[in-house]
Amino acid sequence: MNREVRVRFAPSPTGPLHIGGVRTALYNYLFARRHGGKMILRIEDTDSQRFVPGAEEYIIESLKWCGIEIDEGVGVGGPHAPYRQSERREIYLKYAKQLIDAGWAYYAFDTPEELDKLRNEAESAGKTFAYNYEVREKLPTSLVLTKEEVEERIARGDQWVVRFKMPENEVVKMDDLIRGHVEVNTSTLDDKVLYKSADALPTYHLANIVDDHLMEVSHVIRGEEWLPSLPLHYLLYRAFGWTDTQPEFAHLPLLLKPTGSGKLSKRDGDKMGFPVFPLFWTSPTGETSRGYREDGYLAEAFINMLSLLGWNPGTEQEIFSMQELIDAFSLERVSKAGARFQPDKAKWFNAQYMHNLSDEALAVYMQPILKAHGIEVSDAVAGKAAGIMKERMTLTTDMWDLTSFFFVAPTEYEEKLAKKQWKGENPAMLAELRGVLESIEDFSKENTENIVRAWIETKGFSLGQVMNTLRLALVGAGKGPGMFDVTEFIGKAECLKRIDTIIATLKGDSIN
RNA sequence: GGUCCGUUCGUCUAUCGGUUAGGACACAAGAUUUUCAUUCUUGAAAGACGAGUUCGACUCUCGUACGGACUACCA
Repeated sequence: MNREVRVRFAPSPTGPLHIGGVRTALYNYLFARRHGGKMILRIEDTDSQRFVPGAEEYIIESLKWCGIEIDEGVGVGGPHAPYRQSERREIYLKYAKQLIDAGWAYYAFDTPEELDKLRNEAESAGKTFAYNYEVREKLPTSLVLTKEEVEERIARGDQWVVRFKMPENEVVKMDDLIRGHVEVNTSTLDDKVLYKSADALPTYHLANIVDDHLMEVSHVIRGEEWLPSLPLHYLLYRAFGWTDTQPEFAHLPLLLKPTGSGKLSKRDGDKMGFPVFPLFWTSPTGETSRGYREDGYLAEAFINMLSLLGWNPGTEQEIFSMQELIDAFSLERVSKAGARFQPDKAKWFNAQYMHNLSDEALAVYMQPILKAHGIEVSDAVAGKAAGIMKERMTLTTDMWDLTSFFFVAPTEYEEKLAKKQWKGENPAMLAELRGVLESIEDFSKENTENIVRAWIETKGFSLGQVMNTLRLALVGAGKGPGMFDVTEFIGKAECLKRIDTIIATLKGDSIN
């Protein structure tokens, strides 16, 4: 069967999008683009209890930042609109009833409280309660009540749910694009709720199958946590008579904690100092979570890093643009085992991308930082400063520390360096160097360097002695690029001024 | 507990029966250097365990152990 590739990313707006979710979205997107298909964004807000205001907007902004484009869905519309399940609520009841009529589902009238009680009883008896073939005919369901009783209960406003009538002792044979063939006996499964009258909404299982069918989804690429419900989903397709257009499934390995056991959570990030969300987030209760974007990561690096967590191209290439990822991606090369998230590697990827940025691109990140420090310069100047220092950058948040001396004269001198350099003949030497610098017409990096080096040679100073003393004067600390990058950038007047300042501040004498 | 999935250096991974088991991050040493970095070179570092199939197994099968997910009127 050769049909159009249509995939969907279907998050639930219960909070900020976790990086595991971003990776799922990414793989869906790569797969869609690789096969010339469509990427759908569907919002699965069928749990009115857990709905969080702002989460949907957050998801959309996150995908946009990541460069994951949506072809169809919430925010962009499309032929199967609406794409928000809460706006499709009237669709689902019809399908639930269709299943009941066909004998694949039934009404159940027990309350959540009654079920909790049954669970507790079973637990204290050392057993696990399962709502399945063994108990469904002992409970108030349409399987045992008469048609009149059922209608009467519904009419008088009793709460009810529709449950799937899981067949007994049947082996469901499934195929997963990543995991291969999987078989499960239905007797180990329970009768899942498909629809709840309390809020007139379907549960995930029903909504998911109905919408994937209606939206003509060809491939379901989702997290491994869904593998246990795959048999139910297979059975639902069969119950609806949709097996011929049933999508193919691919269950992605989970993202695990950097250390210890379990899947990656927000707590891990807080504890170990890395974000687990793409963007900064403030919950309605005021709780905040850091994000990759605000922590100084480039979207391209973030995506590159995520792409390789659970997938690899089979070559030794590690740096990939989005287009290269699209060209190289295949589900066959997704690994089966969960991948531990590695914060260090995320930083390494970001550093690689920072090192390769042009001055123009750097200026884009640099300007807001400069403005925040009250500095107004052209993009060219901002880009040049960042460009000189980019080899040392890991995150965009490093930029100010690395370049501030280009824009601001030192107000104090690092003690360790001052102690080491501001002694002996150095203060006098610097005063003499000031004269040399003052006499230079062409203050370009190369020319200044030639002249100063020649002077050093004739005077018999050591290069380190002169340069480090000059560094103390111009930068104030043991950091920065080559000194002639600094002299050229800040210019002659500023150089002389900073030398005058240090001589006036630390006095012309040595301080040891 | 039950069901399902998984298991190669500390971590991410390559290997699709025959390799000195390769790469990357992190780590260590060295080189370069006017500071700090960058960069380069080198090093240490792995097939969970036990059976079987086979001339030959990291690779196939089974078992064990360990890890994970699921087990809601949540997704």
